[in-house]
This record gives sequence, structure tokens and C-alpha cells, in this order.
Amino acid sequence: MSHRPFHHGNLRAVLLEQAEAVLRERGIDALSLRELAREAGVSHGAPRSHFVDRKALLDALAERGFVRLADQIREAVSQVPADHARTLHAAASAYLRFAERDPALLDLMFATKADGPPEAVRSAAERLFGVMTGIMDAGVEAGAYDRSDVGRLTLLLSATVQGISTLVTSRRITVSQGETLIDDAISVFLRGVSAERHG
Amino acid sequence: MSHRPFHHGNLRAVLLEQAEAVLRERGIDALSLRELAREAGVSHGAPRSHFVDRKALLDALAERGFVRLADQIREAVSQVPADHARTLHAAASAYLRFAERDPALLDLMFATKADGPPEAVRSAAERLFGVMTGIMDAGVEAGAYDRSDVGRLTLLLSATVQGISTLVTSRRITVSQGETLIDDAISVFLRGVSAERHG
DNA sequence: TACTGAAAGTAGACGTTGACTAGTTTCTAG
DNA sequence: CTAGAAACTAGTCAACGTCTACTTTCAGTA
Repeated sequence: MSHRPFHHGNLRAVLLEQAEAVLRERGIDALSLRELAREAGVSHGAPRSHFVDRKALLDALAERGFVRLADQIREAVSQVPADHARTLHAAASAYLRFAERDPALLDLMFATKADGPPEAVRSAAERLFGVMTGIMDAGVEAGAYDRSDVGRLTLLLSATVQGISTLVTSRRITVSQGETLIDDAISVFLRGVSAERHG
Repeated sequence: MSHRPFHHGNLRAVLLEQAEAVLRERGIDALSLRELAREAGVSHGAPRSHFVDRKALLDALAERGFVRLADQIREAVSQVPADHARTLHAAASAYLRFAERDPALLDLMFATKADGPPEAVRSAAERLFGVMTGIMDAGVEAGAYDRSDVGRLTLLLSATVQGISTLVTSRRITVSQGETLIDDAISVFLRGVSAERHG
């Protein structure tokens, strides 16, 4: 009869994955260190070896969220012809899909923090912003923007997509309204930028 | 010696105001029904007469937040000349100021809810949306939009401003970057919409 | 005015949680 | 082989949300 080993061997990863599932299925309020420990079959103090406190776990979740979102956007963009408008659409749609699947996680990623996000989260968020910047850089190659405008325009596009996602996750609008909104946003964005340059 | 009266007389209002202060100064995690009761000088069970549970208090806070935000936007808009671009700017700036002053409350207002927001919150949110729609309607009068586009364009503008606010409250960008972003957003928005019509 | 039911508040209890501490087992590097 | 670090256990504590039974006050009506 195999006694379970003293060392779980994998605890940190298991806790994070269970936590993501709980977040997805029951929201952040249902996320308890003790419950995670129970379901992982370890004592209630065990998570402490990997996360100093609950906030540390939440930060790790947010960090992973940013990394995953960035990857999913990159992935989505890579599977679309090299047309800038379609690229924007692919990126924004991937963002919205993420929001749809993990609303509580997205909340967590952009939650207000007293002294700003911890370094690990900040850098993961920058990774996402880096992906967005890459997409906009491609737009420069395609002649859609001036290089000097990429910074502010990336920010504007990111904010818009984030705002649309928020409206969806907070149930202010439906998913399909969200999809329509993305079309509108990209259309207005591209025309607006173009008009700013040649107007 | 005046014994404090059995009936507080004002408890609900006092709890809400204290709660807003706590939210503003220490964030949502620091918001405890028992602490609110203590500071109001009532027993720990007293709040239950006015809010069935903690969630009910949070919902009431979100509701008031929407009402206040809507009022502040209307107020800001009213104090600006009847130029549409400047009106948009006044509205967006008021929104951002609200976010800046009450980041945790804004989070709460747009937090993910399992089954969507309760009716009271939903209707307060619609009040905000109503104010935004009114602003856009004025844009129709001024010839900036087709009447048939007001719905989607109001949504787009609201999402964009909300997204910018989120970037600021989550400390992804500074307040002054947020202000610049608002300028960019409105500029691109107006030109983009105009180009869509006459392009 | 006295009465009565509803509303508002009290007091105590319960289970759960996050956090802390001290001690134990396992791993790992020298 | 051994020492020290890392991982985990077990027990404790205060705080919280919630629930229940009870008491005080208020407001409307007979």
C-alpha cells in the first residue's frame, strides 16, 4: 500500500491549475488556500511553501494570465493572412475569447492594486503589450501608421479592446454585441488614424 | 448621560458612506461588515437589517457608483460650450477623474458577476449609458453622426473610455498618459466615424 | 390612547478562513 | 555521510460572514 509521499513534488503547479479552475467555475470569492490544499491532498499549511499568502497566489495567477493571453493572441495572429486589418481583428477576437472563457481571471489581471502591480505581474503585462506593439509595428510596415505613432496607437487599441472585454464580462453587453463592437472599433480606428495622417 | 438610542436612525446611509471611504482608502479586501458596524457604533448584526449579506452591500455600492458617475459626467458636460468634440472630452475626462478617485469602486462596478448584475445595478448602469447616449445624440444634432449609428458608437466610446480608465487604475499607465490617451481616442474616434460616413 | 405587528438592533454561536509557529520529513549539495 | 535548506505537518489564533433567538422601538390603527 503506497503511502502518499511526504513531498508532493508538484504542488505549486497543481495549486495554480486548480486555482485557475476554481476561478473559472466559481469566481475569485470561492478561491480558498485551504480548499486548494485539501483537494491537492496536502495539509492546510503546505501552500505556504510556495505562496507566502493569498495575495501571492493571486499575483501568480495574474502573471500566468498575461502570459497565456499574450500567447493566444500571437497564436491567433499567426494563423491569419498578412493583412493588417485582419490581423487586428484576429488579435481583438482572441482577447475577447480569453475574456469570455476567463472573466474572473481578466478581472484579477486588471484589478486595482494599492501600490501598483508587483514586478512579476508588471513584466508579464508588458509581454502582452509587447505582442500588441509587434502587431502595430507590422501595420507600420504595411503603411498604416507612422512609426512615431505606434506607442500611443497601441495603447489606444489595447484600451479599447480591454474596454469591450469588460463590457462583456460584466454582462453589460452580450458576447455577440462584443464581437460586433470589435468590428466597429477596428473600422473606426483604422479610418480615424488614416484620416489623421492624410487629413 | 445620554444613552445612545436603540435606533440609529440613519444606519443604512452611514454604512454606505463609510464603506465608500474604506473602499477608497483601503480597497475592497479591507471592507468588513463587522468593522463598519463597530465604527457606526452598532452591534455586528445590525447591518443585516439593511443588507442581507456582504454581496448586497457591494451591490448597493456599485449602484451608487453608477449613479454618481452618471451625474458627474452630466455635470461636467453641462459646464462646457456646446461643441461636440469638447463635450466628448469633458465626459471622458470626468470618467477618468472618477476612476482616479475611486479605482476600487470602478472595479466593483464592472466586476464579473456569475449571473449578471442584479436588477438595481443593471438599471443604474443603464442610467450611465443613458447619459452617454444623450451626449452622442447631441452629436447627431451637430451633424457628427447618423442617428442610426448612435447605439453602436455610444457603446464604442464607452468601452474605450472604460478601457483607458482600467489601464490607469491598474497602474499600467500614468494618469497623464491616460489624459493623453483620451485626446487620442476622441480624435481618432471622430475622424474615423466621419471617414466611415463620407469615405 | 392603548395595542399590535413590523422594523431595527442586540447577543451569542458556528464554521471557515488566512496567518503564524514549532517541529518533522525529505531532498540536495558538498 | 552529513549538514542545511526546502517541503510539509499539525496546532493555534483572531477575524469574518452568517444564522438564530430575543429585545427594543416605531408607526399605524381600532
